[in-house]
Amino acid sequence: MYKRQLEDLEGLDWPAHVLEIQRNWVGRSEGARVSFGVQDHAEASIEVFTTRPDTLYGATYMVLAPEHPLVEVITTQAQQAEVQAYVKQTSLRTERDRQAASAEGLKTGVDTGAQAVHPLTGQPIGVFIADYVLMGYGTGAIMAVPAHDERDHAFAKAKSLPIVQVVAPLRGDAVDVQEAAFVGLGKAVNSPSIDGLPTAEAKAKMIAHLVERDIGVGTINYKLRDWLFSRQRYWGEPFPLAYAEDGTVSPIAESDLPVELPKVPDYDPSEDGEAPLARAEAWRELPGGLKREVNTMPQWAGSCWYYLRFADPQNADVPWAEDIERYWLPVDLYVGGVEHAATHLLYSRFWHKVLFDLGKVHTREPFKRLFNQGMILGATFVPPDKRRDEDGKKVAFLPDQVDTSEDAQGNDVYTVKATGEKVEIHWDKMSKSKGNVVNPDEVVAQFGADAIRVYEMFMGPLEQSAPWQTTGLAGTHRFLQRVHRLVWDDDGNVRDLPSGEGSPRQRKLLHKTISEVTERTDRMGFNTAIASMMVFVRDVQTADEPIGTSAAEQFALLLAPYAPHLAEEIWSALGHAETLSYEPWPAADESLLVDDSFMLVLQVGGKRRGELEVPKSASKAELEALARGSEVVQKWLGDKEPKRVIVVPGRLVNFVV
RNA sequence: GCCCGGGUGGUGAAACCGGUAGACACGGGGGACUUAAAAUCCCCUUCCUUUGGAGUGCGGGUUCGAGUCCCGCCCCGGGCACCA
Repeated sequence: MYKRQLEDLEGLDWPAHVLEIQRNWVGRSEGARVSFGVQDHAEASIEVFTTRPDTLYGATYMVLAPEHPLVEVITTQAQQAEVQAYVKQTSLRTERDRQAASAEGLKTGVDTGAQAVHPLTGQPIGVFIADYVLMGYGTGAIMAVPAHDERDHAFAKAKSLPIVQVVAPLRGDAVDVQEAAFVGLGKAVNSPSIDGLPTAEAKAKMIAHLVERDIGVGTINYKLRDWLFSRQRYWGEPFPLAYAEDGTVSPIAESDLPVELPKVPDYDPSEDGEAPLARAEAWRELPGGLKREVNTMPQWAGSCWYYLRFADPQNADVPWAEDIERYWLPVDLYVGGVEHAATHLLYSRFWHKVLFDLGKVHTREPFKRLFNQGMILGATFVPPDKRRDEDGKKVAFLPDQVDTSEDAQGNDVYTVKATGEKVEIHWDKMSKSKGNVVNPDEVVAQFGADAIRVYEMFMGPLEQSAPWQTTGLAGTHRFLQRVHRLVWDDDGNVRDLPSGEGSPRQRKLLHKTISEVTERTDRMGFNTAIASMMVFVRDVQTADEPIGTSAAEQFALLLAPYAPHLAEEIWSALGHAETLSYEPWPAADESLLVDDSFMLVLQVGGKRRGELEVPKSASKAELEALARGSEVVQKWLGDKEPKRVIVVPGRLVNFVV
């Protein structure tokens, strides 16, 4: 499953960095598993995972995670107390604590007193426990090679353990592994069976050797991020589970499903700290002394498969019908934020694969194409010294506390109204705690839902984060008002518009606009699609030729995805009783898209010196002749003969001098 | 530390396959209309020492021609991180 989780990423049309994040999380690593015996415990063996089997001869001690089951078994009498204390201490520290301390290179741990047996040399080596080894990864135990691993090196230094070099650089100076670990690739040394081999070959030969002697095996290790599937809050699907007095768990009978959320007096945790559902006491009690589980599922319980239910939302018998799944799935385009790259998207893919194996869905992957839209950023203003207040919070001001002006160079300058202090503008993800949020309800009330929608699409490429600027919104609002005035007069009456697509000039522009908006919408270049509509509107309005009815209809259809309310209003004003939603998308008349002339750029010596309107049908030779004859070229070329002439039809002529 | 993005006017940005850098907007300046204002409309708006020159983070390179391609840096944003 892990393997497929990784391999199936290949065929997906997803942003590269999301694929990268997923690969990180699946965390494939190649290496070997090796068994170490333990002295005086013939029954026990310590399994380790290593990506560097070639360094096996350099293993001078071993480390178990404090939670490792063998810790109890092998710890010697003399070390019992110390080991137990350490295990207890780590269990009390939070994950965050453990990682923060380690980030500073601090390595703690204690000796179990036990001796492991090196599988190749037969030498005894010490066994420690330390919290830098994680129970959740690999086997929860490592062979420590302090000469070639920084973490092991730090630990060995702290505990004065031997450091033995088994890899040397291929070229360059010798390294001193007593000083610092050498983690790079090189050639094996001090390793009888593989001496002199470069790392890659040394690994392969060592694995073969381990297999032969039956003490290890080559393996590939994966991990899947552990995501807690239980929450102590009200809003979430209840688990269909019940507990008996003795703690045994049983499922709720299928006939009693689904388990619905009960009414509770309030949504806070119960007095004795149990989840909110514990407050629904009557609901909790079941016949036979059984008690319901009161934790609920997390949000992602639903997000892992909601796209399937969305295909068949009214079905009361099954989650989704097979033929409907076959018709709608997989999801063609999934627009969502990058914040879901590691968790939601990893787990919904995982569930989908389980469903695929069960034959419940017909594709291996749920989302064919993924698109990450950017965030809208909000402004805060910070003093240049980035000072903090008494509570240690960064000092920041909000837009309404700040004046904007321009300096002599035209750069924006921000000053705090109350104090006159100069501050710098800072764009961040909008968040309540920062206070840099914009309330969409207020914006909608002032400018309308269409204006905010168009503005958000106009701000820049969809995948890019962009700063929220209310003045920019006013601009799109003005655009929509201009559109409105094409169809209604100042008194709010629908204009008496001529039929058809307007003058030949207007008609040509209309079809150019249809073509551009279609192409740009298609490749999600929404900001440029809007720009193209702006050009159309400005031109029609400036030319003072009223827009033709048919042109207005087609324009309304183009506008509909961007400003649906206004588009429907126009559609209705033009005499349609039904919504435009079921109308076909307008088609551009290709014959109107071609011009019979174009502006030829004239270059001399690679520099643009002028332009010339020329017929589109002109041949290369004709273009050169036309360019050569032009005044600008005459002037810049003088009596020199160009070394070469580059003619790019439809674009330019360049005289190389 | 490793891995991804990204640096273009005062601001958000555009530029398809290497072919007019700055479309479309915001802001600013000027004008028209108005008793006046708002609204609306029009013009100008990269910079400079202007017969012209420079310019897409910096330094090189390839090319007739580079925002776009190549090499080396700098800066910003994001992700991951005792993963053995």
